[in-house]
Amino acid sequence: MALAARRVAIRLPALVPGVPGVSRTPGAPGATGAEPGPGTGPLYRRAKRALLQVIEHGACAPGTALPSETELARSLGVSIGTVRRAVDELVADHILVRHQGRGTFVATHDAERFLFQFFHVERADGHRESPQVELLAFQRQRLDDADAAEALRLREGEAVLVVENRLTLQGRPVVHDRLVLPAALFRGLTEKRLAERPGTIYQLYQSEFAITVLRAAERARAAAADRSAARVLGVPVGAPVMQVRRTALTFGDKPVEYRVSVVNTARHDYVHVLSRPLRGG
Amino acid sequence: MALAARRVAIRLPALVPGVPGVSRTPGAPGATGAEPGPGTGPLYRRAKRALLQVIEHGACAPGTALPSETELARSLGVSIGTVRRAVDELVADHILVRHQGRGTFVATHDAERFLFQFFHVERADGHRESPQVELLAFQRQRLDDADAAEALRLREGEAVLVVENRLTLQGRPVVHDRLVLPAALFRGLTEKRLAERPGTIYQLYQSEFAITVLRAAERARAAAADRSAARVLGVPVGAPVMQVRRTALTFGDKPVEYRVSVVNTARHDYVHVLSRPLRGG
DNA sequence: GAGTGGTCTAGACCACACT
DNA sequence: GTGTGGTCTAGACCACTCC
Repeated sequence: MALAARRVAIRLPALVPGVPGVSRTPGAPGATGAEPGPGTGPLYRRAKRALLQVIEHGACAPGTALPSETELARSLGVSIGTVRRAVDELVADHILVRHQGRGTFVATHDAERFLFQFFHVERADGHRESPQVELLAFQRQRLDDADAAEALRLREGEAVLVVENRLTLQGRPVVHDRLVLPAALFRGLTEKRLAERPGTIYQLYQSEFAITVLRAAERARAAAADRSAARVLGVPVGAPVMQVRRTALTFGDKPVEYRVSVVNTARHDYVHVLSRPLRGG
Repeated sequence: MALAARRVAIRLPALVPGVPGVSRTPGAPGATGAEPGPGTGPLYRRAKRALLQVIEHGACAPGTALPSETELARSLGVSIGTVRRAVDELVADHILVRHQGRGTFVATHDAERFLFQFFHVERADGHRESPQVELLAFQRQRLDDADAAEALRLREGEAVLVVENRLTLQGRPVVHDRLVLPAALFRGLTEKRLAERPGTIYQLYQSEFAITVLRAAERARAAAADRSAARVLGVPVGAPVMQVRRTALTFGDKPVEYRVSVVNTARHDYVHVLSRPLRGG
């Protein structure tokens, strides 16, 4: 956590022009499944959208502190309770982090978040740790993978970057990753920068390319290890392995990464918790 | 949804004996990781625990309506905002469901919840549907599986019920389930009742045995189909299949079911969404 | 001590559902 | 119409962090 977490001045539009508590505009009654327009719905949702736009468009970089809730309430022209509700949701969405007595901060991709939210391989006995990452390949090429094209909403032939990593846990190779990235979003990414990055790759996306991965969808299946996977993971060709295809999304559910992971589950498991533990139960 | 959703009278202890807003008992300052005691922590957490106890101990069966929030506030001796916050968390935990204009209800295991929260197999093209279930075996036996014993916190040799199901999607066998249930929790469960149940098995647990599955933890790996799985799923022996081990938990994180699912992922995927979509984003 | 988020209150009005 | 949950307000006090 940066010590000099400066508090930025952001410009926010007042949501309620005149007297507060009057201009209620309910969501469209003939409800389509679509998102509500910018000037509709509950006030706290409009406040949330206003904050999201500021965060998303970079006026307020990851790690920086937001104005205090009192200040936000003043500049948005709503009560502090409404601001708190908007911030509550943004915290639940992992977009903001609150620290009592210090302030509210735009969330960053640190190692803990990576392990907690995006890395789901752990030893069969439940031991969890961050993997060692080894860059195996990096190249710029034309997209020729129909699955990747669909996931990234690109056409085949468009420029992409392809990254191959090997992840090891306690010296054992466990995962082979193949990432496909839209070249347009990652201009200037080089093999050197990838290899020398200090933290996780999602930290790199965020700090160097202003891309914050908010969530991801994964589809898993069992497969037989092909020659390449067998070589990288040190298993026999044909051994059963798990194949996980992930599409990572940023603001507006825009896809920014398509990844195929091949996992050697001989000594490790892919874990999945359905719902969180009860808080204070 | 039952039409005659009667509203039950529940007895709730007043959380604040005297004048409201005074008796603040902060959580233990030398914070252990343990849960706070019943009379500690924020008021809304104490209200939540009070409601949980009522729900958990059956005073208020699934599907019934809680007293109105105004009433709860009165009987708990707290303000309505505090009640709302407690209920907010219970709704987030899938323990209560709110319906505007109708009331707040104890959540039930319906088909939709099952599909949404506990069934994660879908066709490769993304099509989702409820599986057809076929009961293959049912027997009472002594526990002889070390993994199941650990998951259920039982000793080997204790009485358990073992259920085997085959799940088919559009006529194709896709999943082979083997469930291990502590016999002590499911007294009176017979093959007939299992086979003739109308809904999902979690609905049966809830309606017949007052056991509500709140969450589950799953560990997946790839494996080669053994003879039994191959026969049930119609795949060659040795074909790669996914093996998913699930421990289902009820209140207090008490394990109530251990299940090993073998999934034929030739035409279907096991899906996993990391974080929910942004609401109103 | 000043400033921040965390909790709690008391009341108002709105949208919705049932009757 | 009556009663429910949904939203919003205005202000109070507490706990925590940093200076």
